[in-house]
Amino acid sequence: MKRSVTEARHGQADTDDLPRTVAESIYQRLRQDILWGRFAPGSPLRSDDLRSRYDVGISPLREALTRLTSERLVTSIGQRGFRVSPLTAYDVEDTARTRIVIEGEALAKSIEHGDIRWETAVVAAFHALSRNPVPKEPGPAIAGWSVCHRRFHMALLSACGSRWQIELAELLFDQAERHRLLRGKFAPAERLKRDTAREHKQIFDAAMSRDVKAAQRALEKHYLTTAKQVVAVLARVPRLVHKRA
Amino acid sequence: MKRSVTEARHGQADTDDLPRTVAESIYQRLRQDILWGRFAPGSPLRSDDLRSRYDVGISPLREALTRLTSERLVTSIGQRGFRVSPLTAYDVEDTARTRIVIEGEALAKSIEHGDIRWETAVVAAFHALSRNPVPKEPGPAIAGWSVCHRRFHMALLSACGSRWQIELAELLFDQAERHRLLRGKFAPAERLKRDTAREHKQIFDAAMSRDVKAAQRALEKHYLTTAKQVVAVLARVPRLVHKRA
DNA sequence: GTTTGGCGTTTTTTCGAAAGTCATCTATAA
DNA sequence: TTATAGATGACTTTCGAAAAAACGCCAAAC
Repeated sequence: MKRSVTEARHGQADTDDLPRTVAESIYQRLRQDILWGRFAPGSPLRSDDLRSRYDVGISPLREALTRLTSERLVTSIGQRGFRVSPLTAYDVEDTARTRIVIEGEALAKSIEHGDIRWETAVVAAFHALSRNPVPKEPGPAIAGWSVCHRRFHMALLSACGSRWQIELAELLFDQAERHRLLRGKFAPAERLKRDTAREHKQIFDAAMSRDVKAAQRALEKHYLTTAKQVVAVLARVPRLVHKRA
Repeated sequence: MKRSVTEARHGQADTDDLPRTVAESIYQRLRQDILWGRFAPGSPLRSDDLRSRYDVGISPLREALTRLTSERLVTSIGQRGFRVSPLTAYDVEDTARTRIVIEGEALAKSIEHGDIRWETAVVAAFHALSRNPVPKEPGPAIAGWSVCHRRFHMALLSACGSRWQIELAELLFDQAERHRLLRGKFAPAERLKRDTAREHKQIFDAAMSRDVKAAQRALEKHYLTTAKQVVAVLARVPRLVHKRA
């Protein structure tokens, strides 16, 4: 089930994916910067700016941008370059809906087929997440939590037996991560109105007691609540939904 | 709902996506050639070979390959170049399973929410598909049928309201297309053992009579049957699952 | 007043060469 | 014989500049 160090597909950075090429590392940095909102949604990504910002040539830059375009974090228009994908309330809601479909199924299969190793991995991931305080605002501090958060959600699905479903879940996780982080950046207070840890515990408990329906319900609620909050922030911060930065 | 001509995302070629850049057109050609099995699964894609084959420079070539890698039609290993993704029975089955999850849900939503325009589009697509004979073997002749086939399946989902689900369905459709075409290439007889037109009609009828469960069942059976046939061919033609070509 | 057509400027896209990496083969030493 | 080190060749990746396309501005025409 594990991927070797060398056979690093485009897919996702698992644990040990140290970048072997400039294109790879620039891809990760650019992606991080978009996810964390260092470029606003809709802002243009001009090659010369990026070239001096990251101190690389054009070729690996374009390669990174092309990859990000496939992941829909970046939008490209024929001879008119790249920009950070704009963000609409519809995108946020649609992402949540689609995650619920895919992860709902994958979670069910995981709960049905998961063995002791799976349980152990989920317990470990949940523990790490619980001990990691939810940070108040974006920045380097959030990186640690983000990793734990991702690991927890992915651990839940890891026994589903479907590689495609896992990869699509990862793809959508990143979309949602951008949404979350923009909420955090523009409305840090919003986050506090909510007990994320409790929501995670509900999912965890249901999964561990092998209650498929309850786990799906808890997961669905978790995602819909986040989406609702993000949409509310979007409505209050209109510049997020427009083009220029 | 419609995308304008200029705002051509990476996503998919809808109707009018005429290539504006070399990278775009090389992407489409390369993709076609992989889908149609002109490069065997696992065979290396060397830049110089491709450069002379398609008569383009390296930059647009790499861009196309990078895109195809994101779509998992191509696999890349850092510093060791690109190759056509190998194909395993697991991939074929997993693709089918995942399609069933995503399209099952999208089809249900389409049937629930689809209005007259949706019905009309589905009827039109089904008619076009019915009038197009299923070709005996791959080659230019199959292109027309493939387009109709794709249009029909996508029309079914078009009223689901979820852009993500539609795009993921398209992504997986192309995976399955590669599987189908390899079956056709190595075991043309297999295709004849089966009444594809009848399967499509069953899906169509169920959808038009707004019977969600029946439509889902028919769709599921359609995909599983194809997958089973492809897996059988894979077992009989072992060179398809290995690396070199 | 609105549209049309030049014409620099800015930006993207593409090219071919240079630099870098990996795999293989051979020579040498243990 | 087996293992190690170095050299060779094939191929990938990266760079910077040239080519191509879009943009913005301003004047002329309708």
